[in-house]
Amino acid sequence: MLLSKSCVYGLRATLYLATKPGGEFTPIKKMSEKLEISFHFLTKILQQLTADGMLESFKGPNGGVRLTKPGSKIKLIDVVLAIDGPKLLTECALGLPGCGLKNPCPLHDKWAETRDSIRDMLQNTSLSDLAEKGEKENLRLTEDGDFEELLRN
Amino acid sequence: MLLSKSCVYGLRATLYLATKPGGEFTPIKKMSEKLEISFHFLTKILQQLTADGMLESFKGPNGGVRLTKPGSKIKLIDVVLAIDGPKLLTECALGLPGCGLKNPCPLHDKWAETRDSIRDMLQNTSLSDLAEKGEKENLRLTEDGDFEELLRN
DNA sequence: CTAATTAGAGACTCTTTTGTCTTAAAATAA
DNA sequence: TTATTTTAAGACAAAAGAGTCTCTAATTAG
Ligand code: FES
Ligand code: FES
Repeated sequence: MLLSKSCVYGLRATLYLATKPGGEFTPIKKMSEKLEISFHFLTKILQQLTADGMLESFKGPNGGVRLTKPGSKIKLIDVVLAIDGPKLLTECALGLPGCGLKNPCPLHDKWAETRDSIRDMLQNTSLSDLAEKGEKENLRLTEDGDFEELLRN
Repeated sequence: MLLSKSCVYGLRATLYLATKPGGEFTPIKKMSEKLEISFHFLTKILQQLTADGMLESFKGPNGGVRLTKPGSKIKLIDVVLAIDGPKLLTECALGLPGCGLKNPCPLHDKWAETRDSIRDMLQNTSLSDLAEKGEKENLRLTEDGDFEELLRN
């Protein structure tokens, strides 16, 4: 799999937060229900993003989490790096240590090219891009749901 | 990680076999030493490829495994599909079931594009392509080795 | 102040992946 | 035939990933 489950959950969660006005905190409990992700597991993942500075949290009634920057400023790559780390974009496709031009494997050139296209996609796509597209086309962020349902309430 | 460890080992092993003349069997023990992969683990992986029909095996002295087709006819995608299955090329980037045009997620279009470039790379590269490149440029298939060393003996 | 609500932290379990080991079966060589 | 070499098969263990649960700390509402 390209991205870990944690990373995918993190993406869906931050994408959901990107649909919210900046000021308000969204409780993780609500997010976990909307996104159909285990509450405790999602909590752990969002804690990483909070520690990373991408989210800020607030305890108590009316508490929750929110993005620290507008969704247009957060690229998918930021979430991926915060959760899965840089391995996807730095490791040798054949698993050899020290991928790079000094000591390449036979697949290096082709993999470097492919990897660049993955990186470009993640770098050129912001949370807002996806949120807007999702809203405009009423796309899903869960197995059966749609965007309208996600935004309701 | 893009490919599982098993898959990467399978690629390195078949790539090594592609450097051999077609007729002869190479013992897995020797491959495991050349490639610095655990013998028993490599055996299990190559058994999958044998079951899949990509390799044939022969027991006893002078036994081993060999490719059933010339390396120029085996594409990387064949090895990947045999070991990791089609998930990489069919699954939703956000982990939702049933990736496809009928019910896409907001990332679908961009991911489909990126996925195509991964698939194209795997489909357009044969074991021989890599073996020839490796030999010409004396590249490595292990942490510290080089191709010349691989071919010796 | 007290009760309720929320995130934080960490122990714990379950599953999958990765890796090891032992025994059996096939083939050869002497 | 007997010993040796090799793959086949499968049990087993270790590590990593995924998911659950409990308790604590902060904050607010009443
Ligand atoms: S060294 Fe293998 S992909 Fe770079
Ligand atoms: S539905 Fe998500 S990538 Fe296709």
